[in-house]
This record gives sequence, C-alpha cells and structure tokens, in this order.
Amino acid sequence: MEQVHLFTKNLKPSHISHALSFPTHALEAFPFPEGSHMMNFEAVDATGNAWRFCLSTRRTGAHPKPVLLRSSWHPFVEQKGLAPEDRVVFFMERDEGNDMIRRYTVRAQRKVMTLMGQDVWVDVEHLPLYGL
Amino acid sequence: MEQVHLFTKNLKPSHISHALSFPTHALEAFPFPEGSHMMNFEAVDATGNAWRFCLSTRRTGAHPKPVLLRSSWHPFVEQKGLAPEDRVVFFMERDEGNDMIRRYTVRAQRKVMTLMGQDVWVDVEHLPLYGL
DNA sequence: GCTTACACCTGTCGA
DNA sequence: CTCGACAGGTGTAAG
Repeated sequence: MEQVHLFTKNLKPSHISHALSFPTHALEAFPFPEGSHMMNFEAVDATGNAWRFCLSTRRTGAHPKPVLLRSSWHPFVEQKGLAPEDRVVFFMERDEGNDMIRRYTVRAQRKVMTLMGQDVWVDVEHLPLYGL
Repeated sequence: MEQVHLFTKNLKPSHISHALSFPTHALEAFPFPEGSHMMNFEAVDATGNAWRFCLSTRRTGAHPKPVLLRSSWHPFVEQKGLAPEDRVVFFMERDEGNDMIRRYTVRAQRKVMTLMGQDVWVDVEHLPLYGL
C-alpha cells in the first residue's frame, strides 16, 4: 500500500466559517461522474472514523475553483475544534502496481512546540487536552 | 412604441407552488412608492387580459430579493396551466422619446419541437390543446 | 402565506 | 495561474 500526499492546507478564518477551498491540482485524484460538477467521497481520520465530503466545482468560467461544501466540511471543523493556523492534510492510498484508489485519508493538525524548541505538527486527536 | 425585455424566467417547481422570485435588476423598471417594500402593477397577457401582480421586496439585509407574491402569481400559474420547464417573460412598453411606461406585458411560454427538430417557445394560449 | 435565514453559485479583483 | 476575499443573486426551508 502506497500513501500519496494530495495537499496540505493551512486554515484561514474563511475556511473555518465557510467552505474549504480545494487546490485545483488535487482534482486529478477525484474522479467526477461524467458531466457532473459535484461528487462525494469519504476520508478516514486519525481515529479511523470516515467523513463524507461533498466536492463541488464551478460549472462556468476558466477555473473550476473546487471547494468542499460547508455543509459537509463544517461538521468536521466543529468536531475537530479547528481554528485558523491549524491545517488539514489529505492523502490517497493506492495499492502498489495498479491505479485503484483504496481510500482517502484526512488529518487535522495543530502546530506545537517541543521542549527542544522545534515546531511539530500533531494530529489534534493526539493532543493532551483533545475532547475536553 | 418600444418593447423592452425585462426578464425571462425558466420555471422551477418552487415557482409553480410558491412565489415567483423576481430578478433584482428588473426592479429598476418598477417604481416603488416612497418608503414602501411592496407595489402592485398590471401586466397584459397574450390574449389581452390584464393580470394584477403584487411585487414585494425584503425590508432588511443587503439584498432586496423581490418576489411576486403567491397570492397574485398563483392564479396566473393556474389559469395558464404552467409547469416546471415552462417559462414566463416580462416586457415593458414605452413610448419612443420619453421615459413614460405605457404598460407591462407578460408571456407564458412552453418549449415545443418543430417538425424540423428545432426548439421553439410558444405562448401557451396558442398551443393546440390550450384550455381543454 | 409572507418573511427571513442560510447555503450555494458566480463574477471580479487583487495578492 | 491560482487562490482568498467579497459582493450579489438564487432556491429552499424554517420562522
């Protein structure tokens, strides 16, 4: 099994309150139904839970400008307690030797400083106070 | 006499059962009484009958979002037998050379295919089976 | 049944 | 070229 990094997004205030803008290049990893501007996919988080996201693109104009619709994205933001300066990372898992996509995974991360003074990104589910 | 196209609206299911959302830009052609969020106007159909419509806008928020109230719009829908995929077109008739509005006209239309295979929009009053 | 809140869609601008 | 930000427009459903 091969894990392919799709993109990392540092969250801005607009991403917390509205839709998540999706990098255009990442569209390659999401096969759209013919003639459709919208698709659903599942992504598994650090605890093994699957989240269903709705990925939508513009139908007109030169740029697709994909987004995860707020209706599917915001529950994730809320449950993970995400805020500006946090980040999300999306991966695709493939079997070696063929192009079949096994599944997508998503990580919600926060930057913390170690005792050595180095910055490290940690899955929010693994933070000491998570869920309190 | 000059006929000015105000707008064409392709009818969705919500327009059949509820109010008709009115394009914001069309508000320019409908002078509202000072301080009012509502006005009545008459529009003449393809048979020469006049219909009285009540045009209402929001009083708060950034967008006026005008609608023809169901109470004035629905009788028109019923009498013309309108359904989703039909359309309505509103016009304003002005005298050349001045800004006086002579009257408004409205057309209820359905798309039909000709023997040549072309789509044409026809006033529903002119359809072969109208009124049966 | 009118009014409004909300989400989604699109055009545009600018970094 | 991409993407964040914003304004404006619309349908849907709740108030």
